[in-house]
Formats: sequence, structure tokens, C-alpha cells
Amino acid sequence: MDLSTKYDPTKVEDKWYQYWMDHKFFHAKPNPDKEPYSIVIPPPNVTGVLHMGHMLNNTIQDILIRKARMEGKEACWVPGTDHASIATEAKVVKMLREQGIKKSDLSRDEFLKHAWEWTDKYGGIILEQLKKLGASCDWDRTAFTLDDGYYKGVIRVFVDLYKKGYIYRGLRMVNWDVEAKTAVSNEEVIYNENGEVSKLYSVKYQIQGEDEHVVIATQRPETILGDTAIAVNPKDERFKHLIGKKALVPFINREIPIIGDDYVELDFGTGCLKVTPAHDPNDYEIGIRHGLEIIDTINDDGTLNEKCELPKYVGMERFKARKEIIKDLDEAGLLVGEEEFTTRIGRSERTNTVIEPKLSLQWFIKMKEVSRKAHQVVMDDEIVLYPSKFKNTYNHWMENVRDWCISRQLWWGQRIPAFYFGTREDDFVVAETPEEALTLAQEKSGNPNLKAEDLNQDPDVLDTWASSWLFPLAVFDGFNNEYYDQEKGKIISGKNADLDYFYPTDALVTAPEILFFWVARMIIAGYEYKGDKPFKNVYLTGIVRDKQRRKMSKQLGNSPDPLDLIKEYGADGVRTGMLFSSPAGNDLLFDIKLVEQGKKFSNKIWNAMRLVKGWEIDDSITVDNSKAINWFESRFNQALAEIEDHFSKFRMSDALQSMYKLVWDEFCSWYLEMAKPDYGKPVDRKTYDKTVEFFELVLRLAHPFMPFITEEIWHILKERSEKDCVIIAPWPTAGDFDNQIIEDANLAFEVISQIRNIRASKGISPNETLAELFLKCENPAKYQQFESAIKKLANVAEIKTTQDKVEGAAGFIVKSDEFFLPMEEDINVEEEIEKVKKELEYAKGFKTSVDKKLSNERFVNNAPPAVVEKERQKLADAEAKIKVLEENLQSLTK
RNA sequence: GGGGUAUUAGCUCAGUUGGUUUAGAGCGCUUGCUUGACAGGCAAGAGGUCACUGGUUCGAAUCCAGUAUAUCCCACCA
Repeated sequence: MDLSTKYDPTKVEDKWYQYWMDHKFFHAKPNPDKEPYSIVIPPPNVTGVLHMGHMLNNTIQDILIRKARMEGKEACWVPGTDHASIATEAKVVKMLREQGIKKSDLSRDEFLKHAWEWTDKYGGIILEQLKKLGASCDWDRTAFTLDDGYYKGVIRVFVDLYKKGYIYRGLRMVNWDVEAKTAVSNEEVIYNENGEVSKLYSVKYQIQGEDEHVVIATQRPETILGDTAIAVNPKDERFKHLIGKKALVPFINREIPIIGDDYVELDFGTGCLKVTPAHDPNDYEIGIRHGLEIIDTINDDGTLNEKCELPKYVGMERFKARKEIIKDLDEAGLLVGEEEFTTRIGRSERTNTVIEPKLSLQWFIKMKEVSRKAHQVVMDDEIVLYPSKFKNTYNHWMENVRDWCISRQLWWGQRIPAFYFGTREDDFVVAETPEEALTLAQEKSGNPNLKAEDLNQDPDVLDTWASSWLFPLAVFDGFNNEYYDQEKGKIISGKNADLDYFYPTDALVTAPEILFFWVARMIIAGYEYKGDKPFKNVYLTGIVRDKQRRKMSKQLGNSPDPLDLIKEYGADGVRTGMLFSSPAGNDLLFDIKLVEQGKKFSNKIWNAMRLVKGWEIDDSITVDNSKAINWFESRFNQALAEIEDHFSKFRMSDALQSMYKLVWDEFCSWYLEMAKPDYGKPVDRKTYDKTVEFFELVLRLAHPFMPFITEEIWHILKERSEKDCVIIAPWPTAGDFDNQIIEDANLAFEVISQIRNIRASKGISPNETLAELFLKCENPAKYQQFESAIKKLANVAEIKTTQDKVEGAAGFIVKSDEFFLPMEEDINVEEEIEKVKKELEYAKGFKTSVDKKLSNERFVNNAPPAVVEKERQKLADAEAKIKVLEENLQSLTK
């Protein structure tokens, strides 16, 4: 077989992905004979393209799912995409604008048609990209949060929560565009980065019944007529005495209370704040805290209305009114100052007019009660967060949970199923279909003649998270009529085979920034609708940053294209590269060097395969490699136990590193070097079979991390039947290991290193065979069991024991055993003395530190006996070594 | 402003109930190798007052308090 010295992933990856697909290895279905293992993907935005964050995230999920599959579990990874209402709508609007079409010129249906065309065209891209990474998702189950069934589920949940009393209509500040006369989302409000220059005016307010006044600072004097309080900080000595008194609104002399609120900063403005709950989000909050009246003095078109009480201003545009009021205040002697001031002013992306904060009726979910269980289960570790530090964050958020505003002023998404039939605030009904709505409306209005055309459905759609919070339930079709009890508002157990089998899922792998937006809410929905958690473990990945710690983003242009990376380094290289540096929950500083390291690792395994494939087998010979074989077996089991431990704690990077070290150092550098036949000689059957067996173990261990190359080598190593693939080969189980042989081997390896060291320092080529190695110690058998390894790897012809020191030899010490390598040329005595002195110094220092501990009575009395025993052993070893070193020094100096 | 997390080798990080740690790994660096699997490789080596100051303890990189610095989340200035 002609095998290149370099592994070429481009020839391999697509081939095996197709092979796995053709054999349906990714597909999972309920199987009573197998344990389930399931993961639902955090659905990427349907318009998104794969970025480095996805790469990390999905690599981790794929590793978990592949390992579970090999462990014999029914492994199900459900892929999907999110309709991402804001992001997608923004993209579609932008695309239309480029074609000269304005959203405002389109009907809702026309706009949605464009949006669907866009989705159909670009929506599949990101999933195709995941395949290049090797993601072994069950593609037959691909979900989309705006699919029919999913859409219905979301609406069903809205109606149910409304019936249960969790959903209400409430006032909320929205960003109002007075020109377009519409609310705009936060994302559509543009703030000038440097702020805009505005003026801060100081205005006098008379205190009721006193000969005193306060001065407040405001940017928006035109809202003065909507003031319903003056607030001061309760700790402010200057104004403390005023709290509880009343002030008078200029011109109209309406009485307003003076209240104390921590929100007011002592050192900003004048320390007194006018409170206008209808026209400022913070003032609105203060208003709620203090039960203040709300006086809305501004119309939808930005003009002042009759609530401002002064006829002069009614109908006047807000900025004109501002000028007029300033003039009038000045004339009345109430304006005591004005100063320039830089502030953040929001402007509408669409019309560039200054956004007017406006109170409007929006839909909310009451969070306190519905989230109680979700709070508790995380605190009780029934759902475990990795890393656990996020438990604090989660707790803090849950304790201060706010009601969730779920309406969005957009078209792309699930339309709110509320239908209005009148002009009063309460003239609406909530229902899954227009037909049901009509029936309900006829009842509620008492008008049986009400027709379908008389109903107006709410134009807004639901927040994207109000659909994705149902993801783990909806992907298994949980809200289908067949499985859902409408009366109770619960999914029925025992009817939906998928859900009964795969739910709760095993792990969720996602980014910490959506812990509240998504993770917490899925937990809430899971308990509300299924009575159980949606997942058992949550693994929170870090953010992928560049070497300067900047977040990787398209705008900065500091992110490599993942597909280019895969082309250049191979999917396996990229996967391992990403994982090399990704401690859970910590940010990952992406470094192309790590991906290179991943690629080199692929090549290393490839060449190990080339070595073994190159051996010629001779059944007639026997070579005793039993020690090497026993050692590797033990070392493998030890490493596997470590790896399992890492996996159990979601320490993926550590698991990878243990595997990497096992393969490179132990399997390639030590085992294969020990086992390989001398050049030109054949290999014996036993060594060959064992080596192939070990190689297979190693490939199985590496497969979840590096799926493609392991599958390729699996098939080159041996002839196999069609379905004999590493992707479904059993995951190795950890057997016992012999600690003694591992320790002994380490001593032998130390001997080899020391000999190589001497070669290096004396310029003796590794090719040059050294005639003899003498060994002076009490128990030479310890080393002799690895005699053939030492001979082969250190290139010495013979190993002999001795009772005495050997003259004219380079010496070294392992533990307290002495070794001598006779040298042809003269030994540089000075150098040897220096070397021994240095070692002696270290050994003595070490002994001193141990002495200090052992001579401390309190240590000996208080420390656990095992610890004291260990210290005694350390002392004895150190003393033995010092003795040998001193003898050496003596014989060198005589 | 509120809360979280971190600070260990030039860089990125381990160090898992305080004791085999006068501290480990990878990368980088230095030196030497056409070593018949691999130069995408092999071998050897240098490199650290564990941010600082106190405290608890027989014993602290590890626990506690404070200081400094960095970083993230939330709220944001009338």
C-alpha cells in the first residue's frame, strides 16, 4: 500500500461523513434495550453563518454524543435553527431596502413572503457547515422554531399561560418613533457613540406652604407639565427635611409630593430630580415604587396634549414646546441656569427622529411564581451547571427576577393570539384560532352578531426566546394535540414515545451570556409543561476571543473563516485545536498555533499507522515484548480512568490532553519504540496482534475528538465488514492497572533519558552503540525486566551489574541506584564534580525542608500518620541519595 | 453603582476536600540530530519570591480578610 508520509484530510472527511449518513449511524429512535442519551442543539440563527463560537460549542456536543454512542447508548442529537425574529427581520428589511423596497410599503403578508424566501434560501447554510465539522446530528429530526407544529406549540403555550393567569397586559416604556408613529425595538435605536450635545436646565419649584424652593435639573423642560413628584436621595442632608412635603409644578401649580429614592445621585445635577413617569423609563420605575400618578402629556405624533393643562402648549410639537417653556420659565424668573451637557440620545434607525420613550400596553409573563421550581432545582444541583460559579449568577438573577416582556413590534415570528373587538382596554380575547376567538368574543362582548372581520389580531409577535424556551419539548413534538392535555396545560406522559424516552436530555452546551435568556427559561417551561427538567447538566462554554482578548466578530474582521480552517487543517485538527485551550466557562483565546498542533497530532497518528502497516509478520519467530505489553496495558487503563474522570466533570480539554499524551508519549514514543522490530527484521505474531489491538483501543479513545482520521485508520489497519466502523465500536472500559509496573517502567525511562542526556552533553551520536552499562544497586531485577527496552532505546549493547564504582565512566543516579557508562575518551573530572555538586545541593535543600517538618513535634503529632510516613520515606530516599552523591564526589576529587 | 470571576514560566492554562509540589503541561525559546513511521519529526535543556499585605494552621499556590490590577454580567445619570 502506498501511504503518503503526510495525512491529507481533504481526501478523507467527506467520504466518511457520507458513509456514516448512508448507514444511518446518526439516527436515533426510542429503543427499550438501550439507555438514552440526548442533546438538543442551541439552535443557531437561521440567517447565521458558522462562526468560531459555533465551532467550539458543536465540537463539544459532538464529542459527548459520539462517546455516548460508543458506550452503547441510543445517542440522539437534535439539530435545528432559530427564526431569530429581530436579527432576521433586520436582515430582510435591509435586503429589501437594497432592492428599493420599504417595509412600510408592504403588507404584512407580502413582507412575510419575502422573509420566507430569504429563509428558504439561506436557512440551511449553517447546518451544512456543521456537517463539515463532523457533527453527528440526527438530521431527520431537524427543527425550526417557526415550523407549523412549533408555531402552534408556542401559541398554545401563550393561551395556556394566559388562562393560568401568568400572562397579563401591562404598561411598559417602548421606543416610540413619532414620525413613523410606531414602536421600534431596542435594536433599531441608534445612539451616537460620542453622545450628543444637549442642555441641562435648572428650574425652580416652589415648596407648598413654605417660603422655600428647590432647584431641579432637566434636559426636557417640556415634560415639566407631566411631573408627578420631586425625588431626592434620602441620605442627602441638604434635602432630607423636604421629604413628605409638597412642591408645586411651575405655571399650573399642581401639587406633587417630594419623595426619597436611592436612585437619585447626590452629586449629579442639583441633587433634585423631577419625576415624569410617562416620559422616562427610570421615572416610570420610580413611579411604580412610590405609587405615583402617571400623566401622559405627549401625543403619538410628538405634540403636547390637553393633559398639560396650559392651552398655549396643546398641539405644539415637543421641541418647539421646549423652547417656549424655557422662554416662559425665564420670564417668570424660574430658570436659574443652563449648561451644556453631553448625553446619549437615541434616534430611530428608520427616520432618524429622536426616540420618545412612551408608555404602551405590552404583554408580560409573571416570572416570580412560575420560576420558583426552576430556581430551586439549580440551587439543589438537580440540574448541574458547569462550571459551578454560574450557580451564583443564576441565583442572583432568579432572586431578582423581573417580569418578562414577550411582545415585540415586529412581523417575523409567532403572532400574538390576542384579538381585539372594541376600544376599551379589556375588549379582547385570547385564543389559539380566529374561530375560537370569535366565539369567545361574542360571549365576552355579549354581541352574538360579532363577525370575524370585527376582530383585530394584535399586530405584534412574540419575543424569540418565547419560542426557543420550548425547544427541548417542541423538537419532540410535545405540544401536538395527541400528547397535550389542554385542560391541565400539561404534556401527557406515556403517549409520546420520543419525549418519554429522550426527555430529560442529558446535557446542554451553550454560552453563558444566554444563561437567563434561554437556559433559565427552558427550565421553567420544562417544569411547567412536562413536570421535569429539560436537561441534567449545563455546560457553559467561554467566548472565543483573539489573542488580544477581543471577541471574535465579523465587524472586527478578526475571526478566521471556520470553513477555510477546516480545509487547511482538517476538521479533526480544528476540533482538537479549539479544545486544547478551552477550560469550561473561561474564555478561549484562539490561537492558530493550537490548530496547527491539532493537525500535527493527526499526522503523528497517521505515521504510527504507517509504521505498523510497514511491518512484515513472521509467524515462526518469537520475541519477548511482554513487559512492554504489560506496561502499556496498565498505563492505558490508568489513562482511561483519568479520562473518564475528566468526562464525568465535563473537563473536556483535560480529557483531550490526557488522550493526546497517552497517544503521543506513551503509545508512540515509548510503546511503539519498544515493540518495533529492528530494522529489516520481521515482527512476531504476538507483538503484531497486541500492537494492532492497542492501536484500536487508542483509535476508539480518540474517535469522539477526531472522528475522521480515526475512522480512516480504523479501516486501513485491518480488513473490515461494512458496518465495522469506529463510530459505533465499543468505548473501552477501564480495567485494573498495575501501579508497580508503571513505576518500574518510569525508572527504566529515567535511565534511558539519563543515557541520552550524557550522549547529548558529550556529543555522542544516538547511532553510536555504547558497549556497556553498569548498574550498582540492591535490586537490579527492577531494571533488568526492561533490559531489552533500555538496550534498544538507549542504544547500549550490554547491561551488567557491579558491586563497585566503575572508573573512567560517566555516572548518573536514579533514585539511589548508580549507573556507569564507560567512556573511551577521558572523563572531564571538573564537569562531573560540578554536576554532582549541583545535584547534592538540591538533594540537601530538599532534605532540609523535610527535616524541618519532621522535627516539628506538632507536625508529627497532629498530621495524619500516612502523611508523616510519606515524609519519612522522602527523608530516607533523600538521605540515601545524598550518601551516594557524597561518595561520588569523594572518589572524583581524590 | 450592584454582583460575579480571575491574578501561577515569555504566552495560554492545569494544580480536583490544605500534606508524595523548593510547583506541572502545551506552545515559544536554546542546543544537538537526514535516528529507515513521522523535520507537520526526534533528543536534551533553560525558564517561576504561585499579584501584594496580613491572618488561620503543625503545614498555605490552595482557606479567610484587606489592597492592587484585569475581566464579565446587570443597571445606567435627570
